[in-house]
Amino acid sequence: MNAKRMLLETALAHFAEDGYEGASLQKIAEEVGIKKPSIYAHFKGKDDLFLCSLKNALKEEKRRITRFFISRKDQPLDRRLSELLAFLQEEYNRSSESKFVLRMSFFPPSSLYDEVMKLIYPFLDSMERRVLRLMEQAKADGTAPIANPEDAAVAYMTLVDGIMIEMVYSGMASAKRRLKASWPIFWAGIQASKT
Amino acid sequence: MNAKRMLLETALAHFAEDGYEGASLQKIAEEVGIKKPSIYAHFKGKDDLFLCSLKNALKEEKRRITRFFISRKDQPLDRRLSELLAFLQEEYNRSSESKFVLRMSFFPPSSLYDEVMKLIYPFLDSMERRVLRLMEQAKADGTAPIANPEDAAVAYMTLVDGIMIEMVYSGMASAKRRLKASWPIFWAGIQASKT
DNA sequence: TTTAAACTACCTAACGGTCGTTAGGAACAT
DNA sequence: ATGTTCCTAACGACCGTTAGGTAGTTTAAA
Repeated sequence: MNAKRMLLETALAHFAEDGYEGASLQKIAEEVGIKKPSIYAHFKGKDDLFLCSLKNALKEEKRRITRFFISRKDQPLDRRLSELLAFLQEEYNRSSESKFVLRMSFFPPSSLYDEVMKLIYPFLDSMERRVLRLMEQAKADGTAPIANPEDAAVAYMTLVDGIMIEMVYSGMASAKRRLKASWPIFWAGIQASKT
Repeated sequence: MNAKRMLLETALAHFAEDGYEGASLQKIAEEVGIKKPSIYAHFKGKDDLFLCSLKNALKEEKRRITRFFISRKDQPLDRRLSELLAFLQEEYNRSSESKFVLRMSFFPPSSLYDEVMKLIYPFLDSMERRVLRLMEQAKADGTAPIANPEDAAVAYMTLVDGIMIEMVYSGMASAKRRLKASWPIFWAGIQASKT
Protein backbone atom coordinates (compact mmCIF):
# COMPACT_ATOMS: atom_id res chain seq x y z
CA MET A 1 0.00 0.00 0.00
CA ASN A 2 1.91 3.01 1.29
CA ALA A 3 5.33 2.50 -0.20
CA LYS A 4 7.12 5.04 1.95
CA ARG A 5 5.97 3.37 5.13
CA MET A 6 6.93 -0.02 3.79
CA LEU A 7 10.33 1.30 2.82
CA LEU A 8 10.96 2.64 6.30
CA GLU A 9 9.88 -0.62 7.86
CA THR A 10 11.90 -2.83 5.56
CA ALA A 11 14.97 -0.60 5.70
CA LEU A 12 14.82 -0.74 9.47
CA ALA A 13 14.93 -4.50 9.46
CA HIS A 14 17.81 -4.60 7.00
CA PHE A 15 19.88 -2.00 8.82
CA ALA A 16 19.28 -3.84 12.06
CA GLU A 17 20.36 -7.13 10.54
CA ASP A 18 23.27 -6.11 8.30
CA GLY A 19 24.37 -2.71 9.57
CA TYR A 20 24.48 0.46 7.54
CA GLU A 21 27.23 -0.59 5.15
CA GLY A 22 25.98 -4.14 4.87
CA ALA A 23 22.42 -3.25 3.95
CA SER A 24 21.69 -2.94 0.22
CA LEU A 25 19.14 -0.62 -1.37
CA GLN A 26 18.67 -3.26 -4.03
CA LYS A 27 17.45 -5.83 -1.56
CA ILE A 28 15.35 -3.37 0.38
CA ALA A 29 13.58 -2.28 -2.79
CA GLU A 30 13.10 -5.88 -3.84
CA GLU A 31 11.46 -6.77 -0.57
CA VAL A 32 9.14 -3.80 -0.84
CA GLY A 33 8.33 -4.78 -4.40
CA ILE A 34 9.72 -1.79 -6.28
CA LYS A 35 12.92 -1.08 -8.17
CA LYS A 36 15.97 0.41 -6.52
CA PRO A 37 15.84 3.89 -8.12
CA SER A 38 12.24 4.31 -7.03
CA ILE A 39 13.50 4.75 -3.51
CA TYR A 40 14.72 8.14 -4.62
CA ALA A 41 11.14 9.25 -5.15
CA HIS A 42 10.74 9.05 -1.37
CA PHE A 43 14.17 9.64 0.09
CA LYS A 44 17.17 11.70 -0.87
CA GLY A 45 19.47 8.73 -0.63
CA LYS A 46 20.71 5.97 1.64
CA ASP A 47 21.70 8.39 4.40
CA ASP A 48 18.28 9.94 4.37
CA LEU A 49 16.52 6.60 4.43
CA PHE A 50 18.70 5.52 7.29
CA LEU A 51 18.21 8.62 9.39
CA CYS A 52 14.47 8.64 8.79
CA SER A 53 14.28 5.01 9.88
CA LEU A 54 16.25 5.83 13.00
CA LYS A 55 14.05 8.80 13.88
CA ASN A 56 10.96 6.70 13.44
CA ALA A 57 12.33 3.87 15.51
CA LEU A 58 13.32 6.16 18.36
CA LYS A 59 9.97 7.88 18.40
CA GLU A 60 8.14 4.57 18.41
CA GLU A 61 10.40 3.12 21.08
CA LYS A 62 9.97 6.12 23.33
CA ARG A 63 6.22 5.98 22.92
CA ARG A 64 6.14 2.31 23.87
CA ILE A 65 8.20 2.85 27.00
CA THR A 66 6.01 5.74 28.05
CA ARG A 67 2.92 3.65 27.58
CA PHE A 68 4.51 0.87 29.58
CA PHE A 69 5.18 3.09 32.55
CA ILE A 70 1.69 4.51 32.43
CA SER A 71 0.11 1.07 32.34
CA ARG A 72 1.99 0.08 35.52
CA LYS A 73 1.45 3.33 37.32
CA ASP A 74 0.06 1.77 40.45
CA GLN A 75 2.55 -1.01 40.92
CA PRO A 76 5.51 -0.83 43.30
CA LEU A 77 8.80 0.39 41.89
CA ASP A 78 10.60 -2.92 41.89
CA ARG A 79 7.88 -4.57 39.87
CA ARG A 80 7.74 -1.68 37.45
CA LEU A 81 11.47 -1.67 36.86
CA SER A 82 11.99 -5.40 36.67
CA GLU A 83 9.01 -5.79 34.39
CA LEU A 84 10.33 -3.04 32.14
CA LEU A 85 13.38 -5.21 31.59
CA ALA A 86 11.21 -8.15 30.66
CA PHE A 87 9.11 -5.87 28.48
CA LEU A 88 12.14 -4.62 26.60
CA GLN A 89 13.18 -8.21 26.01
CA GLU A 90 9.80 -9.03 24.52
CA GLU A 91 9.89 -5.92 22.37
CA TYR A 92 13.30 -6.79 21.10
CA ASN A 93 12.07 -10.19 20.04
CA ARG A 94 8.88 -8.94 18.50
CA SER A 95 10.08 -6.08 16.35
CA SER A 96 13.28 -5.06 14.66
CA GLU A 97 13.06 -1.57 16.08
CA SER A 98 14.79 -2.23 19.37
CA LYS A 99 17.47 -4.23 17.66
CA PHE A 100 18.02 -1.39 15.25
CA VAL A 101 18.20 1.23 17.98
CA LEU A 102 20.51 -0.94 20.01
CA ARG A 103 22.84 -1.66 17.15
CA MET A 104 23.04 1.91 16.00
CA SER A 105 23.63 3.17 19.51
CA PHE A 106 26.59 0.93 19.86
CA PHE A 107 27.98 0.88 16.35
CA PRO A 108 26.71 3.73 14.23
CA PRO A 109 27.99 4.06 10.68
CA SER A 110 31.16 6.08 11.10
CA SER A 111 30.15 8.43 8.29
CA LEU A 112 26.99 9.41 10.16
CA TYR A 113 28.35 9.24 13.68
CA ASP A 114 27.50 12.77 14.77
CA GLU A 115 24.00 12.80 13.37
CA VAL A 116 23.19 9.43 14.87
CA MET A 117 24.46 10.44 18.27
CA LYS A 118 22.50 13.66 18.19
CA LEU A 119 19.38 11.51 17.90
CA ILE A 120 20.28 8.78 20.34
CA TYR A 121 21.74 10.67 23.27
CA PRO A 122 18.52 12.50 24.13
CA PHE A 123 16.68 9.22 23.95
CA LEU A 124 18.95 7.47 26.41
CA ASP A 125 19.15 10.55 28.59
CA SER A 126 15.43 10.83 28.85
CA MET A 127 15.16 7.20 29.82
CA GLU A 128 17.76 7.59 32.54
CA ARG A 129 16.08 10.72 33.84
CA ARG A 130 12.78 8.95 33.96
CA VAL A 131 14.28 6.13 36.01
CA LEU A 132 16.01 8.61 38.27
CA ARG A 133 12.72 10.40 38.92
CA LEU A 134 11.11 7.11 39.90
CA MET A 135 13.95 6.27 42.25
CA GLU A 136 13.82 9.63 43.96
CA GLN A 137 10.10 9.45 44.30
CA ALA A 138 10.24 5.98 45.82
CA LYS A 139 12.86 7.13 48.26
CA ALA A 140 10.88 10.23 49.21
CA ASP A 141 7.60 8.50 49.86
CA GLY A 142 9.30 5.61 51.61
CA THR A 143 8.08 2.93 49.22
CA ALA A 144 11.61 1.62 48.83
CA PRO A 145 14.58 2.60 50.99
CA ILE A 146 16.90 3.52 48.16
CA ALA A 147 20.23 4.69 49.47
CA ASN A 148 21.37 6.70 46.48
CA PRO A 149 18.94 7.35 43.64
CA GLU A 150 21.55 8.73 41.23
CA ASP A 151 23.74 5.67 41.47
CA ALA A 152 20.72 3.42 41.40
CA ALA A 153 19.54 4.95 38.14
CA VAL A 154 22.96 4.63 36.53
CA ALA A 155 23.27 1.06 37.70
CA TYR A 156 19.84 0.29 36.33
CA MET A 157 20.82 1.60 32.92
CA THR A 158 23.93 -0.55 33.09
CA LEU A 159 21.73 -3.51 33.87
CA VAL A 160 19.45 -2.70 30.93
CA ASP A 161 22.39 -2.66 28.56
CA GLY A 162 23.95 -5.79 29.95
CA ILE A 163 20.72 -7.69 29.55
CA MET A 164 19.82 -6.28 26.16
CA ILE A 165 23.25 -7.02 24.83
CA GLU A 166 22.82 -10.62 25.85
CA MET A 167 19.58 -10.51 23.89
CA VAL A 168 21.53 -9.51 20.83
CA TYR A 169 24.01 -12.31 20.77
CA SER A 170 22.58 -15.14 22.72
CA GLY A 171 18.86 -14.62 22.48
CA MET A 172 15.97 -14.68 24.84
CA ALA A 173 16.93 -17.69 26.95
CA SER A 174 20.30 -16.34 28.04
CA ALA A 175 18.92 -12.87 28.57
CA LYS A 176 16.19 -14.21 30.84
CA ARG A 177 18.85 -16.04 32.78
CA ARG A 178 20.73 -12.79 33.24
CA LEU A 179 17.62 -10.96 34.28
CA LYS A 180 16.71 -13.63 36.78
CA ALA A 181 20.18 -13.66 38.28
CA SER A 182 20.86 -9.92 38.20
CA TRP A 183 17.61 -8.40 39.33
CA PRO A 184 17.55 -9.63 42.94
CA ILE A 185 21.18 -8.64 43.30
CA PHE A 186 20.53 -5.20 41.90
CA TRP A 187 17.44 -4.63 43.98
CA ALA A 188 19.06 -5.80 47.17
CA GLY A 189 22.13 -3.73 46.35
CA ILE A 190 20.44 -0.40 45.86
CA GLN A 191 18.86 -0.66 49.25
CA ALA A 192 21.89 -1.84 51.11
CA SER A 193 24.76 -0.01 49.49
CA LYS A 194 26.37 3.09 50.93
CA THR A 195 28.45 5.12 48.51
CA MET B 1 58.79 -5.62 9.15
CA ASN B 2 56.65 -8.77 9.36
CA ALA B 3 53.87 -7.98 6.94
CA LYS B 4 51.55 -10.73 8.08
CA ARG B 5 51.64 -9.51 11.64
CA MET B 6 51.07 -5.93 10.52
CA LEU B 7 48.16 -7.02 8.38
CA LEU B 8 46.50 -8.78 11.28
CA GLU B 9 47.00 -5.77 13.50
CA THR B 10 45.76 -3.26 10.99
CA ALA B 11 42.84 -5.38 9.87
CA LEU B 12 41.80 -5.73 13.48
CA ALA B 13 41.62 -1.98 13.91
CA HIS B 14 39.67 -1.50 10.70
CA PHE B 15 37.17 -4.26 11.45
CA ALA B 16 36.70 -2.85 14.92
CA GLU B 17 36.10 0.63 13.57
CA ASP B 18 34.04 -0.03 10.44
CA GLY B 19 32.66 -3.52 10.86
CA TYR B 20 33.22 -6.41 8.51
CA GLU B 21 31.33 -5.00 5.54
CA GLY B 22 32.56 -1.47 6.11
CA ALA B 23 36.24 -2.34 6.25
CA SER B 24 38.12 -2.21 2.94
CA LEU B 25 41.08 -4.37 1.95
CA GLN B 26 42.31 -1.43 -0.09
CA LYS B 27 42.68 0.79 2.94
CA ILE B 28 44.10 -1.96 5.12
CA ALA B 29 46.79 -2.68 2.54
CA GLU B 30 47.52 1.02 2.16
CA GLU B 31 48.06 1.44 5.87
CA VAL B 32 50.38 -1.53 5.96
CA GLY B 33 52.27 -0.14 2.99
CA ILE B 34 51.56 -2.82 0.43
CA LYS B 35 49.12 -3.20 -2.45
CA LYS B 36 45.74 -4.80 -2.03
CA PRO B 37 46.40 -8.03 -3.95
CA SER B 38 49.47 -8.71 -1.85
CA ILE B 39 47.16 -9.54 1.01
CA TYR B 40 46.41 -12.75 -0.87
CA ALA B 41 49.99 -13.89 -0.39
CA HIS B 42 49.18 -14.18 3.33
CA PHE B 43 45.47 -14.84 3.55
CA LYS B 44 42.97 -16.70 1.44
CA GLY B 45 40.65 -13.71 1.33
CA LYS B 46 38.72 -11.25 3.41
CA ASP B 47 36.96 -13.96 5.40
CA ASP B 48 40.24 -15.59 6.24
CA LEU B 49 41.85 -12.33 7.28
CA PHE B 50 38.88 -11.55 9.43
CA LEU B 51 38.73 -14.91 11.17
CA CYS B 52 42.48 -14.95 11.76
CA SER B 53 42.25 -11.49 13.29
CA LEU B 54 39.45 -12.64 15.52
CA LYS B 55 41.31 -15.75 16.65
CA ASN B 56 44.37 -13.68 17.44
CA ALA B 57 42.38 -11.10 19.31
CA LEU B 58 40.61 -13.69 21.42
CA LYS B 59 43.84 -15.48 22.25
CA GLU B 60 45.51 -12.23 23.22
CA GLU B 61 42.53 -11.07 25.23
CA LYS B 62 42.33 -14.33 27.12
CA ARG B 63 46.03 -14.20 27.88
CA ARG B 64 45.74 -10.70 29.24
CA ILE B 65 42.86 -11.57 31.51
CA THR B 66 44.70 -14.61 32.81
CA ARG B 67 47.75 -12.52 33.55
CA PHE B 68 45.58 -9.98 35.29
CA PHE B 69 44.09 -12.54 37.64
CA ILE B 70 47.49 -13.99 38.41
CA SER B 71 48.93 -10.59 39.20
CA ARG B 72 46.20 -9.98 41.76
CA LYS B 73 46.23 -13.43 43.21
CA ASP B 74 46.58 -12.30 46.80
CA GLN B 75 43.99 -9.55 46.82
CA PRO B 76 40.47 -9.98 48.14
CA LEU B 77 37.80 -10.95 45.67
CA ASP B 78 36.00 -7.63 45.54
CA ARG B 79 39.19 -5.79 44.62
CA ARG B 80 40.09 -8.38 42.04
CA LEU B 81 36.71 -8.23 40.35
CA SER B 82 36.21 -4.50 40.46
CA GLU B 83 39.73 -3.89 39.26
CA LEU B 84 39.19 -6.31 36.41
CA LEU B 85 36.41 -4.05 35.24
CA ALA B 86 38.70 -1.04 35.39
CA PHE B 87 41.39 -3.07 33.69
CA LEU B 88 39.09 -4.02 30.82
CA GLN B 89 38.21 -0.38 30.39
CA GLU B 90 41.86 0.57 30.10
CA GLU B 91 42.48 -2.25 27.68
CA TYR B 92 39.61 -1.15 25.54
CA ASN B 93 41.06 2.31 25.33
CA ARG B 94 44.59 1.19 24.73
CA SER B 95 44.14 -1.37 22.00
CA SER B 96 41.62 -2.12 19.32
CA GLU B 97 41.45 -5.74 20.31
CA SER B 98 38.79 -5.44 22.96
CA LYS B 99 36.73 -3.18 20.77
CA PHE B 100 36.98 -5.70 17.99
CA VAL B 101 36.01 -8.63 20.17
CA LEU B 102 33.16 -6.65 21.65
CA ARG B 103 31.80 -5.53 18.33
CA MET B 104 32.03 -8.93 16.74
CA SER B 105 30.42 -10.60 19.72
CA PHE B 106 27.45 -8.33 19.42
CA PHE B 107 27.18 -7.83 15.68
CA PRO B 108 29.10 -10.43 13.72
CA PRO B 109 28.96 -10.28 9.93
CA SER B 110 25.86 -12.27 9.11
CA SER B 111 27.71 -14.27 6.47
CA LEU B 112 30.15 -15.57 9.07
CA TYR B 113 27.79 -15.79 12.00
CA ASP B 114 28.30 -19.45 12.83
CA GLU B 115 32.06 -19.41 12.58
CA VAL B 116 32.32 -16.26 14.67
CA MET B 117 30.10 -17.66 17.37
CA LYS B 118 32.05 -20.88 17.48
CA LEU B 119 35.07 -18.81 18.43
CA ILE B 120 33.44 -16.37 20.81
CA TYR B 121 31.20 -18.58 22.91
CA PRO B 122 34.03 -20.57 24.45
CA PHE B 123 35.81 -17.34 25.24
CA LEU B 124 32.87 -15.85 27.12
CA ASP B 125 32.09 -19.18 28.73
CA SER B 126 35.58 -19.59 30.05
CA MET B 127 35.47 -16.10 31.49
CA GLU B 128 32.20 -16.77 33.23
CA ARG B 129 33.46 -20.07 34.57
CA ARG B 130 36.56 -18.39 35.91
CA VAL B 131 34.46 -15.82 37.73
CA LEU B 132 32.19 -18.54 39.06
CA ARG B 133 35.15 -20.43 40.43
CA LEU B 134 36.34 -17.34 42.25
CA MET B 135 32.92 -16.74 43.73
CA GLU B 136 32.58 -20.31 44.96
CA GLN B 137 36.03 -20.23 46.41
CA ALA B 138 35.36 -16.97 48.24
CA LYS B 139 32.16 -18.37 49.61
CA ALA B 140 33.83 -21.61 50.73
CA ASP B 141 36.75 -20.03 52.56
CA GLY B 142 34.52 -17.35 54.05
CA THR B 143 36.35 -14.42 52.48
CA ALA B 144 33.08 -12.98 51.22
CA PRO B 145 29.62 -14.19 52.25
CA ILE B 146 28.27 -14.69 48.75
CA ALA B 147 24.73 -15.96 48.85
CA ASN B 148 24.55 -17.55 45.40
CA PRO B 149 27.75 -17.90 43.40
CA GLU B 150 26.01 -18.92 40.15
CA ASP B 151 23.80 -15.87 40.09
CA ALA B 152 26.63 -13.68 41.23
CA ALA B 153 28.77 -14.81 38.31
CA VAL B 154 26.00 -14.24 35.80
CA ALA B 155 25.27 -10.82 37.25
CA TYR B 156 28.94 -9.96 37.09
CA MET B 157 29.05 -10.82 33.39
CA THR B 158 26.00 -8.64 32.89
CA LEU B 159 27.80 -5.84 34.65
CA VAL B 160 30.87 -6.32 32.47
CA ASP B 161 28.78 -6.02 29.33
CA GLY B 162 26.82 -3.03 30.57
CA ILE B 163 29.98 -1.17 31.41
CA MET B 164 31.90 -2.17 28.29
CA ILE B 165 29.01 -1.20 26.10
CA GLU B 166 29.04 2.24 27.64
CA MET B 167 32.73 2.32 26.75
CA VAL B 168 31.79 1.75 23.15
CA TYR B 169 29.39 4.56 22.70
CA SER B 170 30.12 7.12 25.34
CA GLY B 171 33.74 6.53 26.14
CA MET B 172 35.78 6.23 29.26
CA ALA B 173 34.18 8.98 31.35
CA SER B 174 30.66 7.59 31.19
CA ALA B 175 31.88 4.06 31.68
CA LYS B 176 33.79 5.04 34.80
CA ARG B 177 30.63 6.66 36.06
CA ARG B 178 28.77 3.42 35.53
CA LEU B 179 31.46 1.41 37.21
CA LYS B 180 31.52 3.75 40.20
CA ALA B 181 27.76 3.64 40.56
CA SER B 182 27.22 -0.04 39.83
CA TRP B 183 30.01 -1.75 41.67
CA PRO B 184 28.95 -0.97 45.27
CA ILE B 185 25.40 -1.95 44.38
CA PHE B 186 26.53 -5.20 42.84
CA TRP B 187 28.86 -6.07 45.65
CA ALA B 188 26.31 -5.28 48.32
CA GLY B 189 23.69 -7.17 46.38
CA ILE B 190 25.52 -10.46 45.98
CA GLN B 191 26.00 -10.66 49.73
CA ALA B 192 22.50 -9.66 50.72
CA SER B 193 20.30 -11.24 48.10
CA LYS B 194 18.39 -14.45 48.53
CA THR B 195 17.19 -16.14 45.34
C1' DT C 1 -16.73 21.03 -17.21
C1' DT C 2 -13.26 20.49 -19.92
C1' DT C 3 -8.36 20.87 -20.63
C1' DA C 4 -3.79 21.72 -19.81
C1' DA C 5 -0.19 21.96 -16.67
C1' DA C 6 2.15 20.12 -12.69
C1' DC C 7 3.14 16.68 -9.65
C1' DT C 8 3.77 11.93 -7.96
C1' DA C 9 5.45 7.44 -8.19
C1' DC C 10 7.18 4.35 -10.60
C1' DC C 11 10.11 2.48 -14.54
C1' DT C 12 14.58 1.22 -17.60
C1' DA C 13 19.20 2.22 -18.60
C1' DA C 14 23.34 3.47 -17.34
C1' DC C 15 26.88 6.06 -14.79
C1' DG C 16 31.27 6.09 -12.04
C1' DG C 17 33.17 4.02 -8.32
C1' DT C 18 34.58 0.54 -5.12
C1' DC C 19 34.44 -4.02 -3.80
C1' DG C 20 36.88 -8.67 -3.33
C1' DT C 21 39.38 -11.52 -6.23
C1' DT C 22 42.46 -13.66 -9.90
C1' DA C 23 46.17 -13.92 -13.43
C1' DG C 24 50.65 -13.49 -14.42
C1' DG C 25 55.13 -11.91 -13.73
C1' DA C 26 59.46 -9.90 -11.17
C1' DA C 27 62.61 -9.99 -7.30
C1' DC C 28 64.55 -12.45 -3.88
C1' DA C 29 65.45 -16.06 -0.48
C1' DT C 30 65.79 -20.88 0.50
C1' DA D 1 64.94 -24.98 -8.67
C1' DT D 2 61.26 -23.85 -5.61
C1' DG D 3 58.64 -21.06 -2.94
C1' DT D 4 57.62 -16.68 -0.85
C1' DT D 5 56.30 -12.04 -1.30
C1' DC D 6 55.50 -8.44 -3.58
C1' DC D 7 53.90 -6.01 -7.95
C1' DT D 8 50.67 -4.31 -12.11
C1' DA D 9 46.61 -5.09 -14.62
C1' DA D 10 42.31 -6.34 -14.92
C1' DC D 11 38.07 -9.01 -13.94
C1' DG D 12 33.07 -9.23 -12.77
C1' DA D 13 29.88 -7.99 -9.35
C1' DC D 14 27.66 -4.88 -6.80
C1' DC D 15 27.34 -0.32 -4.80
C1' DG D 16 24.64 4.23 -4.47
C1' DT D 17 23.14 7.46 -7.60
C1' DT D 18 21.40 10.13 -11.79
C1' DA D 19 19.11 10.84 -16.22
C1' DG D 20 15.25 10.55 -18.67
C1' DG D 21 10.82 8.79 -19.68
C1' DT D 22 5.94 7.13 -18.78
C1' DA D 23 1.81 6.42 -16.78
C1' DG D 24 -1.69 8.18 -13.41
C1' DT D 25 -3.37 11.64 -10.32
C1' DT D 26 -4.12 16.15 -8.71
C1' DT D 27 -4.54 21.11 -9.45
C1' DA D 28 -6.08 25.19 -11.68
C1' DA D 29 -7.28 27.98 -15.24
C1' DA D 30 -10.37 28.53 -19.43
